[in-house]
Amino acid sequence: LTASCFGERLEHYLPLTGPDKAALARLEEHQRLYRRGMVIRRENERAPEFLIIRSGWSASYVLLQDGSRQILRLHLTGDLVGTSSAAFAHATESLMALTDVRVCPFDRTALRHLFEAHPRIAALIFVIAQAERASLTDRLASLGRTSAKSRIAALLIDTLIRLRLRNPELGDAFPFPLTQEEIGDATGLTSVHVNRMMRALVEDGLIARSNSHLTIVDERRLSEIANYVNRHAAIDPSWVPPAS
Amino acid sequence: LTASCFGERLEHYLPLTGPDKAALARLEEHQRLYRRGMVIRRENERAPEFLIIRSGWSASYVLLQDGSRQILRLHLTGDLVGTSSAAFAHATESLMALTDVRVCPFDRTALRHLFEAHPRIAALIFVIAQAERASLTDRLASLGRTSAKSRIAALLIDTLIRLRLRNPELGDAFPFPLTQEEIGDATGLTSVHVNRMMRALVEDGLIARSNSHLTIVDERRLSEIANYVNRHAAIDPSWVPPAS
DNA sequence: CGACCGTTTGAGTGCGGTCAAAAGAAGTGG
DNA sequence: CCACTTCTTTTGACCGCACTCAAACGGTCG
Repeated sequence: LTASCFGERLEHYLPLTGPDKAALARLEEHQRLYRRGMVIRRENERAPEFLIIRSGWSASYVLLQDGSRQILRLHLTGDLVGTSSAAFAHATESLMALTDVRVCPFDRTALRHLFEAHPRIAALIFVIAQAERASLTDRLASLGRTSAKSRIAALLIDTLIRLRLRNPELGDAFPFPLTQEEIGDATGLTSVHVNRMMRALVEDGLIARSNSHLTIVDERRLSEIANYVNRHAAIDPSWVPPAS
Repeated sequence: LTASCFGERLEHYLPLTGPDKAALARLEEHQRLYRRGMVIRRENERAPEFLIIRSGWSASYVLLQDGSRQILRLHLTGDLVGTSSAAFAHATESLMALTDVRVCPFDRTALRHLFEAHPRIAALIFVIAQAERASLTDRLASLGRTSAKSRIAALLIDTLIRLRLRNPELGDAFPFPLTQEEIGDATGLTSVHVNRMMRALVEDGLIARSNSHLTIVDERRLSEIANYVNRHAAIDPSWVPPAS
């Protein structure tokens, strides 16, 4: 029985019983590997599966008519991705590997089984999905109403906080595999302007960079200019059904 | 027993049985009224309830440090709003009435009951939530990667399509109660620029306006410049548990 | 009729985009 | 190990979309 990466994540919020854990472990029985740069899923392809990220970084994105790309979300270890498969038979967004990644796919019928036999897990998945939704709305406000510098700051801070969720000993430095082009696609900017703003953040003493690692030098000030709110700290799943 | 507005919506996708319908009707037992302009829910307030919009237009939004506002989503009749209450005890977004509205609140414990006793409904709510998520990502791409004119076009088209879901006889004209300031807050623009772009859309023969009604003159061309994809048409909830 | 709110219009500005080129980095194959 | 390609970062000059500020106009409701 493989240990469950996603189950571990859920247990951050609530304890799970044996049968629930076993059901979660079954979701990660199969594993696939993708090399950096590979497309894991393409928009409009049939996509009846959800994916659990077991390791590595990936990003979901859409391509527009004019060829430009919008990165919708960065996905890190333990994330559940492709949740739109719950509503659509064909993918609404593409998914690519930003580093080498291991993913565990599971079918929509497995989700049905969770709703039927493991309401506590189904409810927890709903909780996680709503937390993800809040992240999306934060990003919407970031793109709609803040400056280039703020948007980049928000991306960096949020990434650090999310990495810390899995790895509490993580200090202020972390590997950051995105190119400036990719940062631009995530923040709605051009790579040229991303470059200028990143250098400005360095000059302001807010961050530091070396090879592909990033250090958050002044987390408080960076959070301020990013308008950052740590949603993860406020998650409250107290309403979910008790362990069966 | 009040008829269920939300249940009606769910039946667009899948048939429901008596017990499921009864459970849904119970969600709309209580009703509150809000006048145009009133704040229904304020960010950071305790918010243990979900809301079903029974009639009228409302909008969820966040306010930023500098006083600017980002409208996250327009909510129409039959929408389930405040779903972030599933993950957070305090509201992550505010909600205001754009017209007079009637809303039916129900508690998080009611959701627990659905997950325990009505897995089909719980799963359908998950489906709807994922469809909403797709709408949010569409908006994210719209704000991040398209021009002012596109963003406004996307807002108008999407609104028309959503109104048609409830009212298939709706032609190309509909009441549109948003001020240009509000359109700007939804699209990440200033009201001044919204005005200029709306007039441009009129001049291009794409839309027409009179008092507070809006007519989509050339739906195809407007959809094109909006990069619009009709997600609602593609919803596929075939995986949800069968009626119990 | 006057107050208020929303729309419209104009003039000027600036943030972020575009285009282009050079300098580094990182693979890749001989 | 080096020559070569390719990708990424950096820099500069210029441009234009959308913002700002300001004022006039129009509708609506006391």
